[in-house]
Amino acid sequence: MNKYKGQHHFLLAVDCIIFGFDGKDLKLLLIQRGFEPEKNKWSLMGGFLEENEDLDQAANRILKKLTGLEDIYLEQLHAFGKIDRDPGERTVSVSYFALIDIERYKKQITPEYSAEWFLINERPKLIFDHDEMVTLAQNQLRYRAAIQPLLFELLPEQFTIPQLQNLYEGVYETVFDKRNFIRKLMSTGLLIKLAAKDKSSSRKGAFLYKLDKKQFNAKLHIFLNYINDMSQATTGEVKDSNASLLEV
Amino acid sequence: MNKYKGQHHFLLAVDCIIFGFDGKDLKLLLIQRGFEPEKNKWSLMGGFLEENEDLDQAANRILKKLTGLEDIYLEQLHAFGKIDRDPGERTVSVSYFALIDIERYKKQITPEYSAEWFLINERPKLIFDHDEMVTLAQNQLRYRAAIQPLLFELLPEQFTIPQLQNLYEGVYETVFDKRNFIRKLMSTGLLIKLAAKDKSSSRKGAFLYKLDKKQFNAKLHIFLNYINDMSQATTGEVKDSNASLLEV
DNA sequence: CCAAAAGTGTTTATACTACACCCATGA
DNA sequence: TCATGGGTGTAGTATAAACACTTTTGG
Repeated sequence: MNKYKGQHHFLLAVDCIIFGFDGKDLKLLLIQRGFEPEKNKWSLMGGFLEENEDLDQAANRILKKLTGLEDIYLEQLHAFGKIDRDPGERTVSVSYFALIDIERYKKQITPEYSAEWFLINERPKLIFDHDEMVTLAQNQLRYRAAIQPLLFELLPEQFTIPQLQNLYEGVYETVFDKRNFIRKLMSTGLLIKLAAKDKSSSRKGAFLYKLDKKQFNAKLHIFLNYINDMSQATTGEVKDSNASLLEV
Repeated sequence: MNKYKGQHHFLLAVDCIIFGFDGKDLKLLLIQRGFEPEKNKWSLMGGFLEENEDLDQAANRILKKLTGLEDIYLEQLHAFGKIDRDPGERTVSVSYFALIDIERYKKQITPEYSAEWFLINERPKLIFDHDEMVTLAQNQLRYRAAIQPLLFELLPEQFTIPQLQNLYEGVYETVFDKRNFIRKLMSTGLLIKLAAKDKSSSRKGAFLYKLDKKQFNAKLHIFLNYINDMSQATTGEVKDSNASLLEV
């Protein structure tokens, strides 16, 4: 069982970029690191891969340790392997991003890590290469959310259109025309309008919607246009009036 | 420099999915594994991460060992960490995909690995989880090529439109209308038509084109529509006549 | 002169964008 | 009654899709 003689072995870490949405803003869950080096500095939640688990299991274990929850959306992002990325010891880190509905999980987050939700653009500086991980995760989230209805993972079972729009606007750091937004969302056939209204954020109240799970699983629709807005959000450039194709 | 006591250390491998194009077909470069376990079986080119290099360096080193070349397009794909994926010893593998113009590099590929180019759908069964890696790389290539003009990495400096179309059709395993194809490609502003013709594949000859490097670097265009064809290629499903959005 | 591949335009349908006013409610 | 946020429709523009014939040239 040890046929590869003489090869160097490495520490392997798993770090989680945990995105959350509270109905208004897209946020990031950070912890204060409890051990040296960089003790008490803000950091992504992470941990070392153990001998008897695979990478996905490790990411789930780490997320559960912090949030107490098991069924969170998790997706592998990237392996970070720079030699000096961790001054404690050379460590290769495989990062994952997670999507959480903040309200639902509010109470379950363990106090022992001094975890806090931050607005992404107002987060403290993070240790090691964790800021790089967050930036990559943001891009990946925009990228994936343009192709799959991923962002529903950040919402409660029932949600309003304004909440959904807040979420998309937070992810792409832009604003959408609400008439065009709802038209596009409705055209996916993924949303079911409910009779009930949510009155927590306006006097009139906004109708609640839920996902059509069958549709969601069978045919995952794309929100292609938002890629365009995504590019504007990231680069700030204006679209070439001639070419319709995206400049990245 | 060793502050993380008591943690398990792992073997780390890097495996490369090497795509190539010869003007006609999209291919995959495979080797016959030279050591146990699974000696002489077909495999992706790979190697172990060394103590003094980061992941990207390792991927480049491994690629150079096989092809003799340094400036190949390489992109990290995914970390594979299943416990039993390598029966020799537990190994976490970080996979990369590479893009090569087969003609250009034909002679430089080292003979010592018994490397061979295979049509992707006619490749032999690969060891470990390498088939899974190839499938993922194919999807990622389709995905990325729909957003960035990535596939030019597979072509020589000068190429014809029919070659380019062959390439796209190979990647997406579909056929495109050549009038619509060239119109879209031209609208990106990335292509410069040359005076010369390539007569190697027809009597009439096809005009050669090259990339406008300035445009290529400044504003990388999207080929969004081909995402649609990509979905048809992978799922075989027919588009919903009502919704324009992509079903994945 | 003919086979084989290259090259070229138009029409129709669909999707996207921009844009402004009324509604319902609780305080 | 009024301030706040929720909800709705249309017209113009741009993009995508479908479609078939002519050109060139070496053998």
